[in-house]
Amino acid sequence: MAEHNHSRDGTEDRILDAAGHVFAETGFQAAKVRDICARAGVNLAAINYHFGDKLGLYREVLSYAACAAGNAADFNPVLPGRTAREKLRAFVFGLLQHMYGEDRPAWPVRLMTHELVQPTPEFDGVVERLMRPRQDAVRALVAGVIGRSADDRATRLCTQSIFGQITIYAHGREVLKRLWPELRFTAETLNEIADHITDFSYAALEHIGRRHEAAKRKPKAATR
Amino acid sequence: MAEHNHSRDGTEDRILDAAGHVFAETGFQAAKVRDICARAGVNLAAINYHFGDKLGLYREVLSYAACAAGNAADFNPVLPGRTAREKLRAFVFGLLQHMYGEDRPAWPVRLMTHELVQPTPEFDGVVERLMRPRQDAVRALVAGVIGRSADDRATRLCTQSIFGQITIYAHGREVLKRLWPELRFTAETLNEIADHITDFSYAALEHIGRRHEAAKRKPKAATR
DNA sequence: GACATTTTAAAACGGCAGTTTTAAAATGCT
DNA sequence: AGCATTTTAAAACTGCCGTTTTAAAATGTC
Repeated sequence: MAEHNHSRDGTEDRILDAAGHVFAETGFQAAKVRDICARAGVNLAAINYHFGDKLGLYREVLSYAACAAGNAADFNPVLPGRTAREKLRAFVFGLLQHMYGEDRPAWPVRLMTHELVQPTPEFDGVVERLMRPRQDAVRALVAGVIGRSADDRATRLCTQSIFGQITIYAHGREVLKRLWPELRFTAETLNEIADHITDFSYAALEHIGRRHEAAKRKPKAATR
Repeated sequence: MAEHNHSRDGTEDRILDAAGHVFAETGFQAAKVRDICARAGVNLAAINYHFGDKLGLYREVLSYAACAAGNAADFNPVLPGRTAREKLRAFVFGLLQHMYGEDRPAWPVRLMTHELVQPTPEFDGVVERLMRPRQDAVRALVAGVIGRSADDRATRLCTQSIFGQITIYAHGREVLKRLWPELRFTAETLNEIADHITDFSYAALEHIGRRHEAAKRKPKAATR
């Protein structure tokens, strides 16, 4: 009956937590089972006893991270907000907060970064459960603002632009450390970045929407 | 005297080429010396004979990639163009072409992706020689458009936004494969993406510039 | 208290992979 | 031709690391 307390203490939980950090640092392949055990303060045999093998442990860690980083109550792609602009801002801030928030552990994002560069077989599931819903939400939002369908090329490109702006703080991490070392991800900064991305993107979307309107009115002129 | 023909043939060159591909696929750690030798069609001992050890080879590959991917004549952060908009478009297209162009080998970018996630000691040099000049060029350009200094926070955020839009096609590679599988990086598509990013960003920059102007005129009103 | 489950300890197994070695053959240079 | 350099071949060395094993101790659980 004392099985589902996801907090601390239990040997399995200590291993999961340690594994999360170690896997996130170096990726699956380079991570050493002995390091994980040392960090968790458990015996070397414990991993095989509880998770079968290293990959079994990794699977658990991934789903643990995807759960703690995904459809949890703290982030939901279906967002409130009356205007489209408010919805965009809510989405952007939510994702930023979710990925870089100070209160949040940084390792799940790092783990994803490794998956992105060198996907394990589990990656497909992660994309479907985590990324696709977000993409779809943003595509629908963008489509509404620029007045095109959700699978229009322009809609997709705009969606790419928005996600690119958000995720570069994860992917460009090591570059930022060197080219903008003063940057810290405080709560203030997160709001500042969210404001910026919203301003930047919404102005762009409105512009693209207007251009599309104008092109519809006098379709004889060259679009380019 | 027959030392500096950077083309093909020579054993060292064949090793470098093969190593580029293998390192780019799996990253430094996971890459196997035996695979590289097999691919290059050379003896196992050849790597140690010519490059000392695996890391020595990697260093050569990196500088080879950075050279073939950096300040070569085909891409230069100091770009032509009369208007700021033309300069932006030239920069964006140049970098896109440089990173994703069909005529270009894809492995240097993949290699960089690995470095970004798990930097080797060589990474600092790469950042200084490749990334910083580009950053500076864009910062200067952005600063001019929005009417702020090059090290202003708004300028930096805008620069992040622009690079985020360009690099997501590399970092989001595996996600794109799954969420937008039809996308191909033909010459046409590259132009389309360059047009999009330029439109998107320039509209945003102008908007931010205007907002800044307005804020300067009546500074009593809250900026937010 | 009896019992199953969990955890520890230390050692060893087994395979993978970077490196080295040795000897021979090929190649290039003057 | 003679010599140094390069390349090959196959085998062995070496360390790392995931995994297993064995036996003992700790921790529940009824």
